[in-house]
Amino acid sequence: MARPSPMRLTRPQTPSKLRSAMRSQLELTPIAKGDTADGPHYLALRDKIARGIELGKLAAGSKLPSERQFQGDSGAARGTIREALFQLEAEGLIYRRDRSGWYVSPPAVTYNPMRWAGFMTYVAEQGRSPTTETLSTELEPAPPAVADIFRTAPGTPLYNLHRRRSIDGRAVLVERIIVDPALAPGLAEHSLDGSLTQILTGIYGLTVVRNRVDMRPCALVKFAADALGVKPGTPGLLVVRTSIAADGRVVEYDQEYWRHDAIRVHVDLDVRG
Amino acid sequence: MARPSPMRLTRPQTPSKLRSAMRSQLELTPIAKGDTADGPHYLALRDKIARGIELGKLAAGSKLPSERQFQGDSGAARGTIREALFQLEAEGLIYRRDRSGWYVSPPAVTYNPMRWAGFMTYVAEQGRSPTTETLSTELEPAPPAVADIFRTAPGTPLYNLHRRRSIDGRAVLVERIIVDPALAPGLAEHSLDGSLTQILTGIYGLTVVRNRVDMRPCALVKFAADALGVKPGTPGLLVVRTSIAADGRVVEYDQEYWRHDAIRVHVDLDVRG
DNA sequence: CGCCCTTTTTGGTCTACACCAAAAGAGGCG
DNA sequence: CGCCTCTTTTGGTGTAGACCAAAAAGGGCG
Repeated sequence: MARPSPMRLTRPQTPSKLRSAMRSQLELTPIAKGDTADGPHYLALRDKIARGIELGKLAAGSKLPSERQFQGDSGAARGTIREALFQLEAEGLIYRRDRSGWYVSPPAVTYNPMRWAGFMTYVAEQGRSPTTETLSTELEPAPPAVADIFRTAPGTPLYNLHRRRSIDGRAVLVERIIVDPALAPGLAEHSLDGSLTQILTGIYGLTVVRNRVDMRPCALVKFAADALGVKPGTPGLLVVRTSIAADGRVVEYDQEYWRHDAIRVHVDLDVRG
Repeated sequence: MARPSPMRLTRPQTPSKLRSAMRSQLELTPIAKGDTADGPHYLALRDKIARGIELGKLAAGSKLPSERQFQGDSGAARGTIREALFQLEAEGLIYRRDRSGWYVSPPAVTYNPMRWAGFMTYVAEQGRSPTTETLSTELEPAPPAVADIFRTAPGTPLYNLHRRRSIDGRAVLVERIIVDPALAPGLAEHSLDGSLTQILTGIYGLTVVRNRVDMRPCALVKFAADALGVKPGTPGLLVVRTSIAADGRVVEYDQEYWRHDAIRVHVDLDVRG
């Protein structure tokens, strides 16, 4: 785990660039005391950038100066600059595109697991532009854990859809859906780059009467991180949905790995008992 | 942002220590391909430690070797070691106690926002030991945003409870609860180190008929991070609950900041329309 | 035993540098 | 104009070393 270190010069600085200064539409943090304590340097820098975003100097989607640019401006080491950027990334204020740069995050969409309206519907409702890519569609034998969920025999072939969904051109989630061909024969022949919900309801007449949703904050594992173009370990949200029909059969089993800054979950429900 | 750098020697290495090697009870990650690609060094180290935890060489709650110890063992620079540890932290496998060390995370508790059972109840149900500390109880005038939620006039005095809750002695969430004294007069006179739910139901006869829950992954802001003893920016989950009585009045408005590795949300619901 | 004080250990922060691979940009060419 | 190639820029990773403050451990003392 050691490596040689021959001589070499540092790269020159980026020339100054013109940057947009439009309005931002950032959401307010909930009722909480301000946090402007000036402890470590990286937090001070974080505050400075955050202020810039909140004050609208940097529009959603616009590019931040490069790390080396920040370095020249602030005099801090690159490690410190990056620490500040990671902080902002964890807060959902900014995100990065590998070897391209850091960008201001667009607002998150609200997701209501109670409504069985699909991604396409509720993203569009919020004035954003949803797209879906099907990465793969395979008929795979069910491993024991999956067979158990579908109440079928292990080894039964089930559809495995692998999809990536984007909002305004930015990949926000990668999902793996499992559907039983017994309920939706020939599913793979349809275009799955749209609403699966619509196909299952409209074409196969499958009505979902129960929805089971599991959520937990997680780090994006390698396969999800790669598909979303982020570094493995980036915080995310894992949403596992199981849709159940009137006869108790599982219509759809879905694992969604979301970018943590792209989603906000809202549940509104009656309490019984 | 510059600092002087006089001469000084490095500290000596930690002497080797005896470490426990009991069984661990880690949860399985959901159905996903393995991720054992050996790209960067820090990921290789991450895999090594993760394997140790999963194989049960390190029990939940036990202490990992110190960073400098890892350094000596692996020959990598401390920065690289830390990168691997951050990774595991983001995944919820380990956590740190400031200037004390890194520890293996205990399993997360499952939280069901549909049941209006309080923290004390469901944590106990899962065989864990819940505790609550009241950090402050104040009667504060409602700012406009809060007054709007309670459908009252801005400036109306409302109870502001600040509590910290722990599982098996480890602080997992800090919350801020707002209650209208009109519904629960003299609330502050009761011991709030237990179940608030029980007090509101048992003593004040308040029945909750609707629950509105908002969740979103977030970074822990300073006040929450301080209360939980973590670094600001650590990933967390913000859960905002609004409990509504039959007459439509808001019984309780609650903002909970959770450690991301301590919670797992489960919703099971009927779908209408 | 419990309390206080000192020393050691440990993570937290920071600097300075270096090399790499992917992305983006700049030209050249058909 | 589109396609290809070469160069520059940018983040990703890694090393080596240093200082700091909080936590933990140890020791002395009443």
